[in-house]
Amino acid sequence: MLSKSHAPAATEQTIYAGWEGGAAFAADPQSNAAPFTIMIPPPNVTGSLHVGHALTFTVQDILVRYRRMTVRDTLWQPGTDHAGIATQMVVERLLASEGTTRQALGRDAFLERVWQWKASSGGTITGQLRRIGASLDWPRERFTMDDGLSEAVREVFVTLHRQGLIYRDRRLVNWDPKFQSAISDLEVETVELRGSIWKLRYPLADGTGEIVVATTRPETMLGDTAVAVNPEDDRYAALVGCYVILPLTGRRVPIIADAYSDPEKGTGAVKITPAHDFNDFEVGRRHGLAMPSVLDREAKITLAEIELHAAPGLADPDFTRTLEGLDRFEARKRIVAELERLELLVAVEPHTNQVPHGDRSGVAIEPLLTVQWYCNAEVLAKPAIAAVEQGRTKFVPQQWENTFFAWLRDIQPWCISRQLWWGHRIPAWYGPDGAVFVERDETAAQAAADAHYGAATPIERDPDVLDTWFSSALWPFSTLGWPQQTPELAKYYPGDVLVTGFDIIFFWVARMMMMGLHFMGDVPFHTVYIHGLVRDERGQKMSKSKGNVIDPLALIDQFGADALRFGIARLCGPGRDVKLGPAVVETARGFITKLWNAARFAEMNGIRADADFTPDQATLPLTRWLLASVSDTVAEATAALEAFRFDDYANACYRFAWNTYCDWFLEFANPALATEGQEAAEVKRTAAYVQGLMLRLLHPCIPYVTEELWAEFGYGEACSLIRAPWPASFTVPGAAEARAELDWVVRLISEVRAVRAEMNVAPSIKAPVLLRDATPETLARGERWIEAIGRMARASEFGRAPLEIARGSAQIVLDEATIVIPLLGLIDLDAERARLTKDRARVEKDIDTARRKLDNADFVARAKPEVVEENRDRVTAGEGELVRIDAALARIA
RNA sequence: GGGCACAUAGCUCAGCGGUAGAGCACCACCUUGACACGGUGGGGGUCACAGGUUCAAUCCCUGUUGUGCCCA
Repeated sequence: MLSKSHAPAATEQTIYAGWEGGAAFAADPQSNAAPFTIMIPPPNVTGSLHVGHALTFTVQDILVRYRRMTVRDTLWQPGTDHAGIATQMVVERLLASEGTTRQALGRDAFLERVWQWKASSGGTITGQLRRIGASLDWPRERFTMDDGLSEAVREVFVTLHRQGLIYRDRRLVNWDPKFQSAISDLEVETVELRGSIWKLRYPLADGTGEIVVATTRPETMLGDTAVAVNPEDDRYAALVGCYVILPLTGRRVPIIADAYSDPEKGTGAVKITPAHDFNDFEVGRRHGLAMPSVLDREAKITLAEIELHAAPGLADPDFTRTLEGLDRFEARKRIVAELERLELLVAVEPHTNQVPHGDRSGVAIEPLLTVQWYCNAEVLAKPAIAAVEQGRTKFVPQQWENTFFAWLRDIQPWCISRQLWWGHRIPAWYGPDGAVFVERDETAAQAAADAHYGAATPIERDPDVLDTWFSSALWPFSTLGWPQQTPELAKYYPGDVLVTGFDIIFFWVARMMMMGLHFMGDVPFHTVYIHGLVRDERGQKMSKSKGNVIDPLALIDQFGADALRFGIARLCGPGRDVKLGPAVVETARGFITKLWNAARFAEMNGIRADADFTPDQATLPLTRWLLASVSDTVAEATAALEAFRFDDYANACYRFAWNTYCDWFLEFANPALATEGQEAAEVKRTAAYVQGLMLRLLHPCIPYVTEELWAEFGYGEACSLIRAPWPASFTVPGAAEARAELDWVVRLISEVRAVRAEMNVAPSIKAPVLLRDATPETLARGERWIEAIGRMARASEFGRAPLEIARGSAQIVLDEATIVIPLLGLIDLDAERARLTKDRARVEKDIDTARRKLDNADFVARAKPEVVEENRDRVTAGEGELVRIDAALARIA
């Protein structure tokens, strides 16, 4: 027997263990079934489950469970990402708490320590994924630093290098002074900061005057190599080609004309520091300027690359030397003070700066001139763009392809080296003269070096590692065994759907497309489903600092995993953010409870699975109506899933289960359930059949409770629903007649209830429900449902109304008939008159609207015939109703 | 500055050419034999604004305003 209340906490983990233990999630490369593949976006190994994960994995699990039920050979590939910076940070923090550093430990010992950490605390998220019910094929779990995946990384690096698509270059990178590593453009966030703009005098070299430049970063003036003015700017035209003396270094630099200088901004003259600003770098390239760096890897001042000269009226070289090794912000303060003292500071104005910050370190990023490894993304991007243009990969919703195109069409060289220890070490070795040998392993590199030098020569490996996204880009095929040609690779590549948020279209989707096309010759997936972000109930982005973060595990503890999943699914419409709070999950739990209670009711009435029942056996209007309705729901739910409309899917199931099955069917069936006999048997068998369909339909979304009920009712073995076949819609004999009949009964009962409620008639009082002007068919119909009308419409009797109706009756027009409810003394005649008058007005308005259309010749001539017909019907029906209402009014006049 | 969304009931959102819907919240009534995590009924909307297309516009087009996000 089902317990009085549903207790998810008690059963969910057992059921999950049953599935996992029974290999229910396993893909089978040997099977003949068509594959369905979803690659998990690998969560960071440092991560723990947050609501964003709950959304994305609920969606993926719904798709995977649905496809599994459609008898596809389903692979949901699990795994985690080594997350270079994040993981290194975690372990470094650990070391700091022990009073040591990675430098003190040394590279090998540090890496050993990271692996230890991974073994003990890494991947807690994989356990949490089990709690939300994610049906991943766990034995296939991969980690981006696994041997096989590392081999794939080396293979790709070496191949792209040989193809000239990976190369070294010296150019500006986004340098994170905290991590002391290059980071990607995408890992840089622009933060608006209130700062200042300083206007500084730069004296002309010939002593004839000065030019005032505006800058937000005075400390970089040590590395200035020009002053730029706009070529169109008349104010400065005469000065172009002249030289200025830099106030801090005494160096002579030219005034150049370059359109980059905006006459509207600042003074219209801008200092150019090519080694410390991306725009200045371009200006420097155009004009062949020197590019000295004046900040080191910790963003401290270095004077190593510049010369200092004394000049009258300018800073003493001894002052400038005191700046050596100072932090950039401290140096700024001192420089501004010195310039003020020298009266070279014209003005300081408040200014809002756009300052780039590292998204993980949170510190201001410094553009820095370094040698890094780059990948020629432009070449790789072209086939990726073409694949989406040709529809070989589709975005859902489609508008996201704009985001994809926008980035790929304007793609910059991808800096793939990182100055970290944790990650895939770059397979490049250097000879004593700096010659590079890129090989799959050290032996090959040594051999290449020896051949190059003609003698055994010591080589040293590049200390850097690759950007984590480099290995993630290979995920769709490296997880399947590539570069080995495995059966998995042959069967599950390309994948079907990639599910992710829009925020990583650039980071990851685009890169998987590039690498997949380049190395596999095909797109990595046919569909990219982009879901929204999870926000709090008020639509605020969740963040630790705001304190509005919701813990999905706490919601699962409180309401159950099914409730969380169902709540998410109902809100998961296309292109919409999911505003999630406890109330949403609580409501979802209400639905699961309803389902549970309905099942309990069924169980009490001896309903059990009956494998022999088929819909064509139904003979009663009630069972035929229910079956036709559930068949519609099957079609609706299936179409919604095919279209990634998780909201429509969940709501279609919800409406059927609650509003049709519970509210009406179980109410109608109530007496039959308690009795024996042929009709009762059919009702019970139908209930069992329909309940089984509901469980199958709902299983992808609420897997636990459906699986529990599935076994409880004997639809199958424990934990077998997950592999039960997905239902198809079907035809029901006599469905149209059954629908017409039940529809009428529902309307009759609803109308009687409404008028009784409006007249404040207590439910305890029963009153006759009589029909006037009803056809014999309608009367017969009512006779068939006399029990339900009595019980649900609180009718003491049902039948034909006498010609002279009792004074004090309520009257309701229903189709051709008028329902008469004698309620003498219980209703207020004035109120009843008012109610009928209001009704009359509504009907009159309806007729008027339709008639006005029909009076318009253009409408009749040009509108679709069925619309014209519909309006004619509306007038006819309305006029009939009006006559009946008027008659009703006359009777109580 | 460029781009992409969005603006519908108190809230969250569906609908998207043919008389406005759901869930929650609200109000009234009901502890009736699974379910008060329930039942029944009800109130509530010039579908942001202004033009245009059309026989017909919440829906299509243009513009305006407001909001969010992405890129510079």
